[in-house]
Amino acid sequence: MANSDPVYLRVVEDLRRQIVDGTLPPGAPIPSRHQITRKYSVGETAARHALRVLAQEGLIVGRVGSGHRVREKPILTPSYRSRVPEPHNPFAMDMQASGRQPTWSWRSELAEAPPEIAQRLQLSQWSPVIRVRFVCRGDGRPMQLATSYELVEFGQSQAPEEGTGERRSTVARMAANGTAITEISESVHIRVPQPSESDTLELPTGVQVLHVERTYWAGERPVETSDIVFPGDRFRLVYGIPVHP
Amino acid sequence: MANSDPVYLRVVEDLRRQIVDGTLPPGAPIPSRHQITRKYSVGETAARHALRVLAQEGLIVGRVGSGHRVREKPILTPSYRSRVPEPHNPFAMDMQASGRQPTWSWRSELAEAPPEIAQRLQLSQWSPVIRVRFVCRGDGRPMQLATSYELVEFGQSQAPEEGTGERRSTVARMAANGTAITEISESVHIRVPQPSESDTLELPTGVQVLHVERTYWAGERPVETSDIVFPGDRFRLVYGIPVHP
DNA sequence: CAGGCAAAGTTGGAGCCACAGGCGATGGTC
DNA sequence: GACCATCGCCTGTGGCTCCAACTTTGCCTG
Repeated sequence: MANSDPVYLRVVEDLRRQIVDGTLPPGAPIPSRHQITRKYSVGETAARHALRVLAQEGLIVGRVGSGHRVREKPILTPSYRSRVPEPHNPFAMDMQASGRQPTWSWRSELAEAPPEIAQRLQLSQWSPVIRVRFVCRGDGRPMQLATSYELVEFGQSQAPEEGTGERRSTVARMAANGTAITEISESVHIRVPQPSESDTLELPTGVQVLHVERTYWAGERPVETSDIVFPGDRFRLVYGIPVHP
Repeated sequence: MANSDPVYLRVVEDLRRQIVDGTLPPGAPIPSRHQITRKYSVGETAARHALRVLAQEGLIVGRVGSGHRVREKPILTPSYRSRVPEPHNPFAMDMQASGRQPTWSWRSELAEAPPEIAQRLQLSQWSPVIRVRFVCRGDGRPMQLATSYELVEFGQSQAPEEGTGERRSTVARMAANGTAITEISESVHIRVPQPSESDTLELPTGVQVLHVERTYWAGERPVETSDIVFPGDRFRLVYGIPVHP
C-alpha cells in the first residue's frame, strides 16, 4: 500500500514512528541527510524533504552545522488559564509549575490606535491609547509575546516607560483605579507567525502560533485589549466555564 | 537590507504583499514556476520553495495540472463559541451566520476507553463508554471533526447507531436524564493534523489544527469528554468569562 | 599541558534537469 | 454545431551538484 506513495513519505513515517514511540527520545540526533540517503536508499532531495516535513511538524529541530535532533521536551504543557485567582499571574504560575524562572520585560508608550484596535476598544481611529509591549520569558527564553492597548484615562503614566519584572494584573490595576472589570472576552485562532515573532520565540519554521485577542470590559465598555501570541504546541489554553450559574 | 536574505523570500514577500493588499484577489492565478523564474530572475528551486511557503501559510492552493491560485475566501471567520445560549448549537449558529447550510453525520457505538480518555473521565482503563464520532459540514464540506466519550450510565442506547442531522446538546440531553451539567472545561492547543484529518478537512499541507479537549462536569464528576478538531485559521474560538460574579 | 586552529561533517539555500500525471484549450472530425 | 482527441502547460516528486555558514572534534603547536 505504501507502494506508489512518494518516497520521502516512507522516511517521514519511519522517523516519526521512532520519535512518537520513544525509540528516538527527546534530544536524540536524527540521521543526517547523507545517512538517510544510504539507510533508506533515497536521493538527497527526498532526504531533505523528509527532514523539512518533520521539522515543520515540530518534531525535530535543525541547526546548521550540528544536525537535527528530536525536539527537547516534546511539549511539556504548562497551561495558560483565563480564569485564575486574581491577582495571580497565570504565566508566573505556569512557569513555576514547570520549574522555570519567569521573567518579563515590557515597554509602555503613548500611541495611536490602529483601526482594528480602535474598533475593539470602540474608539475612533487613531485615538490616543497606551500601548504596552511584553516579552514573557521562562528561564530566559521568550515564550509569549503580548501587546496591550489601554484607554488613556486609566493609564497611570503617559510617558514612555520600560522595565522588567511582573506587572500588576489588569484587573488589579483597574480596581485600584476604582474601575471594576466585569468580563474578559477572548477570541483565539491560529496563524502563521510574523518573521519577527518566530525569531524571538525561536520557533522552527512551519510551527504556527496561537493568537489570543483579549478584551477587558467594565460593564458595556471595553477598557483594555491585548494580543497574546505564543507557540500553541508548547502551551495549552485552559478554560473552565460554569453552566448557567 | 533584503540583500543577504534568501532569494525565495523576496518572491514570497512580493506575492504575499499582492495577496493581502488585494492586487491578487481570491481565486486569481499565481504565476507558475517558470513565470516566476523569469519574472524574478531566480532559479526553479527558489520559485518552488516560495510557492510551497505560501501554500503552507494557507494563502494559496496548488492543484496539479492547473496551477496555484489565491485561496478562495481567504478566511471568513465564523466563530466557535463555548458559551452559547442552550440549547442552541454553536456550529449551526456559525454556519447560518456565514450563509452556509450546516449538516451533520454521526455514528455512536459502545467502546472501551483508551488510557487518556479514561483518565479524563476518571475511569479505569478500557472501561466501557459510548463513543460518538461527528463530522460537521457547511455546504457539504467537512469543517469540524469531533469524537465524544460518554459514561454508559447516561447513554440512551448502547447499540451502534448512526444518523445525520443535529443532535441534542450534551447539556440538554443530560438535563433530560436528571443530571445537571455544572461546568464545562476546555483545553486548547495546536497540533499537526493526522493524515486522515487533513484529508477530510481538505487542508492544504502545513496548515495546523486547533484541538479542543472538552469535558462536561456534573459537580465533581466528569460525565462526558470530547475532542474537537478544526482548522484554526478559518475558525475562531470565542470565550466570554465573567470576572468574580 | 593547554589553547588555538584546521578539517570534517552538517544544514540551508540555490541551480538544473527529468518524468509522471492532471488539466485545459485548441483544433479537427463527425 | 457538437464532440472528442491531442498537445502543451503546470504541479509534485525526485535525482544530482555546488556553495556558504556554522559546529564539533581532534590534532598540533607553542
